[in-house]
Amino acid sequence: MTEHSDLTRNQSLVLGALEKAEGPLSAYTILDKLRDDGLRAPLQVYRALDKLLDMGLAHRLESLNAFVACAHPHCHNTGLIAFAICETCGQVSEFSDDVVRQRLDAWAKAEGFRPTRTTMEIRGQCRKCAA
Amino acid sequence: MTEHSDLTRNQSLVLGALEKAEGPLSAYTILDKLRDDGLRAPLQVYRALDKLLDMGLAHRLESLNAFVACAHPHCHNTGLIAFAICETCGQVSEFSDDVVRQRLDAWAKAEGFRPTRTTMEIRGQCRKCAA
DNA sequence: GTATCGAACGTTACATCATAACATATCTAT
DNA sequence: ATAGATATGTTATGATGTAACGTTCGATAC
Ligand SMILES: [Zn+2]
Ligand SMILES: [Zn+2]
Ligand SMILES: [Zn+2]
Ligand SMILES: [Zn+2]
Repeated sequence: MTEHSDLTRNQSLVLGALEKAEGPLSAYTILDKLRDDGLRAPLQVYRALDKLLDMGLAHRLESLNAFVACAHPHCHNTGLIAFAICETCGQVSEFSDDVVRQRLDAWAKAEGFRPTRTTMEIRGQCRKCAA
Repeated sequence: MTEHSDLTRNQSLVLGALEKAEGPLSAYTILDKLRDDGLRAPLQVYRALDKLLDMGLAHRLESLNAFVACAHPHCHNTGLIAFAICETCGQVSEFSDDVVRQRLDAWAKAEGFRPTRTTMEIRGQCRKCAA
């Protein structure tokens, strides 16, 4: 468990819930887990998530409408991040590949496209679940 | 405009709406465009979309909760597809890169991960809008 | 200290996206 | 004709996300 000293109470609660979880959580699932801590409305969760995403402490999985704590919260890997999502057990692996980043950068440059953020999600089965 | 001879009426209508559109459309926007053709309920659109996605004639943009007609409906590029989405004008470019596909395959093989489908979406500004 | 400003918070109501469940219709092959 | 599979139509509901409002809190300036 990481420190989060500079986080607000709600941000801390939300990040804590994500870190404690086995896999990705929807905003409403997070809310349910934090009712006992005083959270009552979706916006409280969404606002905290927005900040956590900005800070790189959490990520949004677009193909699941769900969120995970960053697996590498200390090394702020600013480059492109990829996620492998097991559809059986829900486990998420976060990784990055420099060659992939370079290829996408090259495509963007050739097209004159200015990327702001990129999402990359591989759905499938992890080693355990494929066995 | 492509032929779609083997499509059902609803599938044909939905694909037509996507092809006519400048950019990605949400399911409900498609529904609104097809009210005059007799469509009344979201499920009619979602069911048609499911088939079109299966056939590779349309794609879902996860980061937008929206859909586009395939830009290459004839060459069924079975490999990984990437999308560049302009956040200013909404234009979507569909492309693929063999090196990227190979790198992801290599990662998956090394991890023992069995991919079923991959989404890759670059958000940013197209050349025109960046000028 | 207290005035001021901006960020975070709390709450209600609402908007948007997607599916469950069930009844009909249509198409295809025997 | 009949049986099975696929597509359709309809209602209701679930799941996800935001607008708009006012309040509270914490830092800086005077
Ligand atoms: Zn991360
Ligand atoms: Zn698994
Ligand atoms: Zn395509
Ligand atoms: Zn543009």
